[in-house]
Amino acid sequence: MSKRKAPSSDNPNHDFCEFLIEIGEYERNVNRNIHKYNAYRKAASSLAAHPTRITSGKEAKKLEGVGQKIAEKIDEFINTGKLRKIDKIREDDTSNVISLLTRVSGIGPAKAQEFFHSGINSIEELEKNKSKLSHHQLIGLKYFKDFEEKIPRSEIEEIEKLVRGYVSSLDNSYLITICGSYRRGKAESGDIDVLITHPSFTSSTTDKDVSTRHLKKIVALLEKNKLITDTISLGGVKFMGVCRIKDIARRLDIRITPHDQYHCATLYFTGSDIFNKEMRAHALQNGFTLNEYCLRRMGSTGVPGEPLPVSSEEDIFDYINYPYKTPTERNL
DNA sequence: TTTTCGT
DNA sequence: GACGAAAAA
Repeated sequence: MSKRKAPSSDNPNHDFCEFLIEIGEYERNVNRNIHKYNAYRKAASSLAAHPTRITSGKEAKKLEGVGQKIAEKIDEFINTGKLRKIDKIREDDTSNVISLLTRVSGIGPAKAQEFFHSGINSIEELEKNKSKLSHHQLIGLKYFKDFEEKIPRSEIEEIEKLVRGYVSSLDNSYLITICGSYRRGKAESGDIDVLITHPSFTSSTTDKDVSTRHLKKIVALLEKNKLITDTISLGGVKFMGVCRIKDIARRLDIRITPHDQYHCATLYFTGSDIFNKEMRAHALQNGFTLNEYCLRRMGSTGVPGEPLPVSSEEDIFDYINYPYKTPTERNL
C-alpha cells in the first residue's frame, strides 16, 4: 500500500470525484451518516467510470447515483472552481479533530466522536486520559508517530530472516510467506503481514486448539526473542501486534491458515486489492468463485461446489484460465 | 449479542 | 465485503 494510484490520468472527472469522496468521508466520520457516505461514494464511482469530462450538473444528473444536490455541487465547482461546502469542512473544528484522533490505531469514527464530545481534542489530551483508552488504543497512542512511518524493504527482509529462523527452530515444516506490498516487490510497506501454515492444520481439523497452539507458541517465541514488543490482539488464527528491530516500532500481523487453503490465502493477502477484484471477476466469468479460503466451481444452479485441490498459486490461475502473474506483476 | 475497528 | 478479535451493552 505504498504507492499512489493512477492520479487523474485516465479519469477526466477526477476533481469531481475527489470532492465527493471528501464530503462522503465527512458525512461518515463527523455526522456518522453511513447512508450519505455511501451515496457520495456511489456518485463518485459513477463519475469515475464515465469516459468523458462532465461539463454540467445537468449532464451529471443522468448518471446513476447523481441527483439534484450533487448536480448542484458540480455546477458550483465548474462555475467557481471550488465548493463552499468543502471549504467549510476543511475549517470545521469537529471535522479536523476527528480526522486527527482517527489516525490513532484503534480509534475509529465512533470513538473519535465520543472523545471529541468529552473534550478530548488532541493527542496531548489523549495522553492525559489514558484511563479512557482501550489496550489497542494505548498502543496506537504509544506508537502514534512510528506507525505513520513507511517500512523500508531492507528492514522487512531482516525481519523475515529472523522470523524464519525462529519459526523453523520450532518445527521445520512450517511454511512462511510475507504477503502484502512487500511480496509485490515494493520498496516500502505500511506494515508486515506474515502468513504461516503447518501440515497438521487443515480445513478438516476439527480441534480449534490446534491452530491456537501453533500461533501462541510462535508468538511466545518471538516475544521471548524481543522481536515482538506488544500484542494488540491474539486469537486462534490471527495475531496483531508490534515488532521492532531498529529504532522504529512496526505493525506486525501473523495469521495461520489451514494447510490446504494456504495458496488461496497468500494470493488474497498479497493483493493488490484491485488485482484481487479483477481476478475474482475473471473467475466468476469462467464459472468459478474465488475467495481467501478456496476456489470452487459454480454449479449451473449458482451453488458453489466443493473446494478444488490447489497446490500452488499457479494452479488457481490455471483453473480459471487467467494468465499467470508473478507477485510483482500484481500491482494493479 | 451487538458494535467497533482493522485488514 | 467478510471476518477475527476486543469491547460494550
